[in-house]
Amino acid sequence: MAIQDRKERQLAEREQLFLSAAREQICQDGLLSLQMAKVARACDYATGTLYQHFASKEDLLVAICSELVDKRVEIFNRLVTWDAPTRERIFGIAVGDIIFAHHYPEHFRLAQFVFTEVVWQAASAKRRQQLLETSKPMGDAVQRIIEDAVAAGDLDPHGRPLLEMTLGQWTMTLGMHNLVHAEGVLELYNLRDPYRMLLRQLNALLNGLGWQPQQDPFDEQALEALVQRIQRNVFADLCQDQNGCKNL
Amino acid sequence: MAIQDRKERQLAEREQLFLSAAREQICQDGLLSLQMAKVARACDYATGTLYQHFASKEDLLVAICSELVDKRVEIFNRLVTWDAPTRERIFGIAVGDIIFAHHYPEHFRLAQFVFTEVVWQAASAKRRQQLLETSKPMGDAVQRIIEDAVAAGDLDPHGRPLLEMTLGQWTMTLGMHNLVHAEGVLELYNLRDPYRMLLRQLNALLNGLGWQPQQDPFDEQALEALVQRIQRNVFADLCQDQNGCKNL
DNA sequence: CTCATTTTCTGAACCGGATTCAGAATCATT
DNA sequence: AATGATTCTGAATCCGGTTCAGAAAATGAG
Repeated sequence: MAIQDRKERQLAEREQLFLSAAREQICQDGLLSLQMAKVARACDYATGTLYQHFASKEDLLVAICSELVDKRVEIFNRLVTWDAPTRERIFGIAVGDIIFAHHYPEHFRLAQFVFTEVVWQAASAKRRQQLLETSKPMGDAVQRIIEDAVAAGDLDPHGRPLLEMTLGQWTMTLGMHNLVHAEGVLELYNLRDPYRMLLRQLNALLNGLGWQPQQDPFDEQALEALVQRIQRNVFADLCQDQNGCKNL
Repeated sequence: MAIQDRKERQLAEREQLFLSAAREQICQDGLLSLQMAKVARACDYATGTLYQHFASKEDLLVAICSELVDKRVEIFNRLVTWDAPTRERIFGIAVGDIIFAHHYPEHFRLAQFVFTEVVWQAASAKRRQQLLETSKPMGDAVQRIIEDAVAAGDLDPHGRPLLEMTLGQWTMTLGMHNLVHAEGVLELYNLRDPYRMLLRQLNALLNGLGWQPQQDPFDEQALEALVQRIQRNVFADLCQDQNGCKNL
């Protein structure tokens, strides 16, 4: 029945409306001042209507996070299909995450929050399972890169799994993003170029993976060139506007 | 006047009482279910009394965090005065953090939370400054190790600053700790020995610092031996009890 | 020891924000 | 147009942090 379709469409639209209003509020005033009533009001609906879409505030946050994971998966997949030497593709994952962090700052901050015990604990077992499931595609993407590399013969199949690199990279990116957004920290540590520093560290991580034959880490110049190349070839659409990847 | 002294002592004692009750509640039921009234009740005081010590819940959390930073500084300092080759001492910082995470899990989780935007944003500018100041001694400790290393001629004075390693190590440890405490994550990624993995990654980081002459990373065996040695020589007092460093 | 004064403690009251739900409004169908 | 089903509404409820007027305890002078 067509009517049913329309209703579903409207429902989905409104859900998006709520989600983006919530995101906007988070960007604007921070996670702390996100209020259900405000979100509803911003969309010209009553509080109760919002609660028909999301059973709780936590639920809303988790929904935003799911979007986040989807976007991140999309970014991962670009690297998987990118035609380049394996090491560069792997490094690209890290660069992708940084670009992602630039483009969806509220998402990244939220991920930090949601995967932190605070929300994690609040979430029901079922919800947790859901969140974990969502990240499966990301693992698959990484798996595919591993297989390619082993097939190409330039990664030791018995070496330390690439997964370690990925997790390490992820935690470091989250952590760095955290530092960048904590007012005063960069100054205290006199960190002028946090993302560059992150890249250098990732370079060290990458190099420990067990390449065959063993390879030197990228030097500063190679690193710079690589980042440029990745931005141009893989994330061209994201990196054109002025608030894009400038500080990268 | 002696009476004044006694009063101050009692005040300090009660403050400790409140702090440890709060810590216990956090350990028990998580950060989310920490309630001011419960903390007060657990100590047989009324809510208002608790508020004479801490102006707000946030204030209480920050106080717990300050303790945390002190403890961490203490751990750092052990490494600074430990007599061992520079590389081992630096690696020791990482091991120290992991041991610290084992021994004060609630502290570490809290640090994650406090330095996260959520609390950070809520804290007043003055409070933020305070928190940052507290971490100064830690930076000093690291600085001293750098100087020792450069003086001993085994670290390139123009190389990448050790600080980078420290920050990277910190963010990774926080992140890993996070993963370890997020139910289901370890299983999903089939991570059997997360802290070992962390150490391997830190090893890679450490190796990128610019040693003179260039050195190979520790291999698995050397790593294991090193961890044992650090536990025995530097953290003997922390590592004896049964719930100590077992899973390290 | 008693009383006045100061200090400390108490918990009921207040307040903001998440959540609920009884009724109002809208929609679909006959 | 009437009726029943669905959706929307926002006032009411609940919960937990915070406050503050008064109760209780401590102090010190007489």
